Amino acid sequence: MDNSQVPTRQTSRALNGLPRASEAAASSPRKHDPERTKQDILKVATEEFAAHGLSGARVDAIAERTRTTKRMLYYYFGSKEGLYAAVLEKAYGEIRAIENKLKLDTLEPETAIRRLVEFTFEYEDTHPDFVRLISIENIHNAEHIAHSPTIQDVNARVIESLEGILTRGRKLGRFRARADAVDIHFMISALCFYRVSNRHTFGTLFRRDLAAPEVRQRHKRMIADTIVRYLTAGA
Amino acid sequence: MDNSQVPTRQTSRALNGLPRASEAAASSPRKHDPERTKQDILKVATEEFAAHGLSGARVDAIAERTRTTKRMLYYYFGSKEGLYAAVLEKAYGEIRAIENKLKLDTLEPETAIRRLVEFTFEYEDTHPDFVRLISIENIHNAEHIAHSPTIQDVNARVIESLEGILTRGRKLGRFRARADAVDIHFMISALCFYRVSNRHTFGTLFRRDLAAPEVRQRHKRMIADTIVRYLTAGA
Amino acid sequence: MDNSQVPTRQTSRALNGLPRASEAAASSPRKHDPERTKQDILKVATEEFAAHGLSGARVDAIAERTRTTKRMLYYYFGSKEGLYAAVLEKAYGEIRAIENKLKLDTLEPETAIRRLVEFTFEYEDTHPDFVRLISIENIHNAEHIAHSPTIQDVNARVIESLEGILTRGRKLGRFRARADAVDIHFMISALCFYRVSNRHTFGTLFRRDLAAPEVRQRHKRMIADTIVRYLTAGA
Amino acid sequence: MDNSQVPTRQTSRALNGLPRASEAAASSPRKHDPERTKQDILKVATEEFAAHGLSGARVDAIAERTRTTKRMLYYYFGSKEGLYAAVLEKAYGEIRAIENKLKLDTLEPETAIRRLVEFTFEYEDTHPDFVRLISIENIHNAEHIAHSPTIQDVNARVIESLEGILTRGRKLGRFRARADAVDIHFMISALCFYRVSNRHTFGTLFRRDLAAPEVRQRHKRMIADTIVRYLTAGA
DNA sequence: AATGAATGAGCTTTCATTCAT
DNA sequence: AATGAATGAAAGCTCATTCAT
Repeated sequence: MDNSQVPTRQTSRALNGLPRASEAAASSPRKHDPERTKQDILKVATEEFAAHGLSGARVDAIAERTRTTKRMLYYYFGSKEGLYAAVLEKAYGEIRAIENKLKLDTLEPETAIRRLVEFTFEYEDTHPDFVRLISIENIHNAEHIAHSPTIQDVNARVIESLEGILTRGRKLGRFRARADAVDIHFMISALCFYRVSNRHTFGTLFRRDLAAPEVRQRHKRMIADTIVRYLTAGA
Repeated sequence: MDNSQVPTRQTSRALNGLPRASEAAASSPRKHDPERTKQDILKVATEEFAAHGLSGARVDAIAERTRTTKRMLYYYFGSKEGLYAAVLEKAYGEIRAIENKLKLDTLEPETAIRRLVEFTFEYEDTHPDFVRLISIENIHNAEHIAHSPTIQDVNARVIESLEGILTRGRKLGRFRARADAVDIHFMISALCFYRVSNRHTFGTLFRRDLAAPEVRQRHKRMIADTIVRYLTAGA
Repeated sequence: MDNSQVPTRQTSRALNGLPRASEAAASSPRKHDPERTKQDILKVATEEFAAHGLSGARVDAIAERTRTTKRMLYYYFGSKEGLYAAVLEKAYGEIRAIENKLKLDTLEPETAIRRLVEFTFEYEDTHPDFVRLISIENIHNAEHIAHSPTIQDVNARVIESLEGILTRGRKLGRFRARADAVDIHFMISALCFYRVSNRHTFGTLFRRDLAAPEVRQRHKRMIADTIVRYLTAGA
Repeated sequence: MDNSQVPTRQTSRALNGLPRASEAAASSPRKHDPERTKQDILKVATEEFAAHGLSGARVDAIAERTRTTKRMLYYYFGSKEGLYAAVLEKAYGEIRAIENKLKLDTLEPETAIRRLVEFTFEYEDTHPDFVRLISIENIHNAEHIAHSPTIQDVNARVIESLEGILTRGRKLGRFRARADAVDIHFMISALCFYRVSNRHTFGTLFRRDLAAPEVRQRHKRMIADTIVRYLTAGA
């Protein structure tokens, strides 16, 4: 998705596994490594689709930035839409993979909420391409994720997790009785997502750079406060 | 989107031409009514751009649904991007026109906030094309609104208005000291906008229809509560 | 269709109408002459489709041999199939145009039959592309002519004409009572068509060149004799 | 098309390989049965080439309907054209195999002619794919059968046979002196072949279904009558 | 001021085939 | 002998735009 700090799979493998300088090295699984090629295509495609949208992205442009050819892209993904769907699937898979490691059930309810907000905030703020892809998918009426069962159940987890926190908070008398997990998730998402998705129009219209460090810090706290206050207010 | 009175860039030119009453006023089923034709094009273009995005919309498709030809579209708007920019300008103009009539300064601070939230909520909920256009413009890094001074100052108003409310609230000891107008506007916008912009992915992933009447009502109150509680909490 | 002796429309016009050597000559309907361009495309397309079949013909190849571009081909004919259908329509139109001038009703029945056989024989023998196009269309189950009403009624004429001859022959006691016009047309067609359509396999398998002058003469007479004898035998 | 006993070019190779009884004869649901696989491919290929022509047929489509993969098709037949040539060879082989069993030399001349006409008529009427393949091969200028010696001598037989009948007829004073065997074969072929090859255009243009039982019967007799009358007329 | 006709450039996809074991 | 994976080349078509009056 966003390539800032995480070394991509192929880079690490190339660096670690094959110290021999010669590219034409003999018996190594280099030339035909479907998985590697697919990941390469997906990475480039993610950037192109995020940058220009589904219709705006060019298959030629994606292929050119790849180590393979346009033909391979069709070989592996069938069509431009198939590739786009694969990109979405991968993007959702990545956020889930991290989300699952949060161990929110071990924390105190309020802390857990703050932790979840902070994670969401950080992830979306540092993965603008993920946010853009979701905006794009909404322009296309979520037709592609609708056909991907993988994506569907990936997201069930976060609701279960949040439900656990709210229940504990309620039992401890810390949270208001009627807060609904999906609604709370909606608010957290909305506040974190919009910061990134609407960064450009917001920045232009109100001359405020939402990516600026001080705004970032203030907003992260503000959002967490907002959610927590909403949850605790009636309690 | 409703095209009532907002002057577009081209309008001024058309206005200058109007004095020649003869051709313009007389015959009822006027064959050449530039303003009418332009509004017709804009209406169709709004729908097409909102539906398919900037790259996804087809000039041919827009022209076909119009009373004129593709050629006229270029005659009046210069290019596909020019037309898209005009569509954005008109869309922003419309929301401002209504926003300006809210008279929030006559209301009690808390009521004014609730009123503003409700207006934003209602407008975005009932104008999904407006929301989609802004999402699309963000995908294109807000490059088009950046070049439209009209759009820029349109939005300054809402901040001034909000600033007034917050100041009054602060003076009356109702609102916390440090609440910033742009930040508050950001939160209101985020919560109302995301409901519409991300309706499809949200609906698909969490099987909850954000457009359903009962969800609408709950969310409208929840968002207003959230904002008010955040503002009043520290006071 | 077959370009041996008939000067094509554009050639003659160019030779006669525009003696001025300069191609950039001022005010003449040269550069944008849709009809001329269309005929140019049709001529080339006829040759390419006849040579390689519907699937075998290449749009690029057709365009290259044309004074215009591939784009224009789509502009005028919509699709490769549309162009192919137009080619068929033109081909059928040409044979009909000549057939209508035969004035068979003025001749004695037997002479009329011989005249019709000879015309069919000569036309198909000198227009192998017409024959090939019809073979090709049969491979495609006549799907394209089925959708062209023009082609349909073009061919009704020959049957009417033949019916007239047969009726007269019957009344004069020259032809057998029960000969059916469509059946007779079928036999004439079959014998003349197959000579051209199956020329290559026949030539290869039996080492006989059906296009050779002496075979041509013998076959022309043989076919006429065959038909006439069949018609007169029972009389 | 029925693949009973005709040896194809590849068969000889397969025959040489067979002596190794072990692998070949034993296990019933044999995984590797080259001959069976080849016949399977040929059957499917015959249908696809007959249906869509040489250029129109798709290697992928053929492979998909086969028990093997596309790769095997290349393994056994070298190329699309190689497969097409093998299909033609098989098709011609089949009609010859039957033709050779007719024993026309035992019949009275006129009866022999009628028998030959009827056989040709029946075979082509019931094997439209054979007829289509020959039409297709003619579109390709018979380039493929030209390179197949097998096909060449296959067809010599029918001429010899016909020559025998004509000679006997002549000697008995039943047939005209100068009738040429190849010419007579041409007429029989033309009338029987065209009924099938041009069935679609003919049916569309003259609204007559040449495959209808009553037309079939009438035409079979008409063609036999026509040929016989032509042969006996001058005698 | 208004427009019908024409178009260059580039799009996504598919084709038969070969690589590499 | 047999095969799964990979592919270069080109195909048909569509895009936003401009020409020419």
